[in-house]
Amino acid sequence: MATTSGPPTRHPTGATIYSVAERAGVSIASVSRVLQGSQAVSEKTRTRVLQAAEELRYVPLAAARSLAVRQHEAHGLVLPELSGPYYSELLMGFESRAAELGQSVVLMLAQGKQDVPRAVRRLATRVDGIAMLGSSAIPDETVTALGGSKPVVLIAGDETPAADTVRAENSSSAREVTAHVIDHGRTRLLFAGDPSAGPDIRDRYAGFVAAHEEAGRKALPPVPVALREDDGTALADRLLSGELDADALVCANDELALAVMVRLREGGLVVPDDVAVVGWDDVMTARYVVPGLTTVRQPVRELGARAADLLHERITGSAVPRSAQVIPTHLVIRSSCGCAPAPPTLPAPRARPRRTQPDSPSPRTRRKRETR
Amino acid sequence: MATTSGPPTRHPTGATIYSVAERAGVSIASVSRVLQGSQAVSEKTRTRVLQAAEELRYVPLAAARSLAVRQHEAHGLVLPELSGPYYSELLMGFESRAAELGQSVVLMLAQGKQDVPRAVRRLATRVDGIAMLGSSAIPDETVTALGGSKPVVLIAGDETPAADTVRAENSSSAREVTAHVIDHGRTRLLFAGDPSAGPDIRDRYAGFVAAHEEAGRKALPPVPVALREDDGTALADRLLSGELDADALVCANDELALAVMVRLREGGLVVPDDVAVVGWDDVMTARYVVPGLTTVRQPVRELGARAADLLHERITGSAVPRSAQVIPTHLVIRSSCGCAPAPPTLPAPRARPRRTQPDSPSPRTRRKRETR
DNA sequence: CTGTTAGCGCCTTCAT
DNA sequence: ATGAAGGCGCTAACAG
Repeated sequence: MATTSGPPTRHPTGATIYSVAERAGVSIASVSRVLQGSQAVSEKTRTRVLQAAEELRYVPLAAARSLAVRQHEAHGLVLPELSGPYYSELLMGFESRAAELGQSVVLMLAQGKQDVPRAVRRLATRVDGIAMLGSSAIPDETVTALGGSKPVVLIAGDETPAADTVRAENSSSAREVTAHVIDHGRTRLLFAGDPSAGPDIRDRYAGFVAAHEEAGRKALPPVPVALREDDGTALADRLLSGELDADALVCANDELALAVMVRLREGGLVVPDDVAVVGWDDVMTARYVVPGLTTVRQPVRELGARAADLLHERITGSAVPRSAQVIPTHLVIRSSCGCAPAPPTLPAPRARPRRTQPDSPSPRTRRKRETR
Repeated sequence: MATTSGPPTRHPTGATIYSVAERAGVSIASVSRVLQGSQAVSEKTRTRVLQAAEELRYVPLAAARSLAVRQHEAHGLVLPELSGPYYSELLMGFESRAAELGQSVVLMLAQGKQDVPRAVRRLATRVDGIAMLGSSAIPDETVTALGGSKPVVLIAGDETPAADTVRAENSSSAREVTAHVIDHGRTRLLFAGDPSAGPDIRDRYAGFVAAHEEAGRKALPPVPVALREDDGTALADRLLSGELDADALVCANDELALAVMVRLREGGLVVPDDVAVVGWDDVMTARYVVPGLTTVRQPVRELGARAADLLHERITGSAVPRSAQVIPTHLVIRSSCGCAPAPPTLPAPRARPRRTQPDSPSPRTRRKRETR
């Protein structure tokens, strides 16, 4: 640990609007006006103020402004954690939109906090409203209590009268992947994921069941596992040992699906021939693994943006009706489902960073064939 | 887009310390005392205050407190964006540590902002100090100006008298991977990455050069490409077309390395036989791809935590000396470097979420053999 | 142990 | 176009 010493650089007790006013030879009102651009000011005082502020390295104190305008101009966001692309994308969408709305974002991660409700209350202290993931392990009562004092939007959470809600479409895409797998002739499908873990997975299982009904069959009960790699490995082991039997697995997310695929292969089974596997999220690895993982892509960025929007509407708009918005998803077909792998086409380089783009207005699932 | 209407739920102009005091029949000072636990209070008034606060759904106004205590009790963090595991891990480490220190974190993503310096100034307005990624596209002058008014810590950035600095070890691990590849008998090594893009990559290339010198050879000049999948695909194409020649590639990150591997395979070359490939970061895909990608893992979480720590020290401690901290890394050897793939050992399920753990004190690179 | 009272820095009428 | 002055909600002496 190298340590280069240097001048202890004082961080001066910042200049205030008063010192700026004084130096510029005007009143604080004028300073405020030019800095906020809230009212016409003569060109002369304008430049003098600007220069004084510059020279003094004036940094306004948001706290003082907030107190005066009675607005924090900040949105709170509560996420469980940040591993995997899901939360990151959500956060990017949220931050981006919030910034466009002139709002700062104060982030809180629930994982690791010993007293989450307390942390949330503390957060509520410095923001105008809070968006949180439904599965952030926040007690319902905390949410309700919060909803009573500040606007709250739940992302992928259960509908509640205390908050607005945004979520991605789940059941119909689940129905679609499941039907797709059934079309491949599979008959013993298993759903991996715990429907009681939240509305997302619950709805996915519902779609799984619906697809079976449409095919005149009966869906097997869900295999309630968590969604991490370990759980996938363990699940595969249960398949390999014969404890579980299936010729197709509909996994509630990609991490799970990928871990299952790898372990099955290690155990001597081949995907998709012996057992087809599909997932959810379309993580980067889904494209790299062989065979490519068929999965459902959610417009997570868009989801985050909508959350920020809704929050803002609720904060500013006086009496918007409670809304539960649903955002459409894509089915991404590769070959782990049983489809023949696309020939190596040496495709053009992948598109650059995907900006959030307006999705088709209908919440219907879209479909897309991809190489590899 | 379903819209369930409901009661327009008023968000009352929150209760204040005055209303609570009144309802509890005490002075505002007492309310403050019990809520802050700053001073002894009789059990009687204590409970009365607590109850009044509860009934009124009292949510203190951080802005008012901040103004009074002259502290935001919040750390700012500026990141370029959030794709890939690097930034997320960093953010998790930062948030976690900041929370332990009782600081909120205000996040700003540079990507997509049209006026980043402005956004940073705005951020500076509501936090006690700012940590930012060296490569966040923040003009040097902005950093210096900021450093003049608030504590700033640069993460993986160039050392500057205006800020503290934290970074992961780079050159010696680069020297080590490079030497490892040379030991495999490779002679035409290429470094993929742009050393001018920042100190991280610059140091990695320096290590690459050092390893060559130690082996009594001369390193080829770097191939200055960016670090995304596209760039990797394009790079592989240059190899396939013969424009570039190499039997080993040291890539500045995994995204690049993985894209290269896939494209090379599509083009008929085999990794590592025809060309060895190593990367940096140890992303999830590195374990899933075949052959497993040999790479350098950085304790990114720890990096974020250190940044939060340093920032806090600088904010509270009166005159800490400027420091440039370096955090050690791991070399993770799989088989893309030419090592024989480990036999499928059906290993025990992977360890659960890795909490930040104390690293060995020495900044020396550690080494580790992994299956697959 | 409790109440009173100055500010904290900025915004915003209200006059001028 | 500009200045004066009150107030935003909370903390922290300072008296009692």
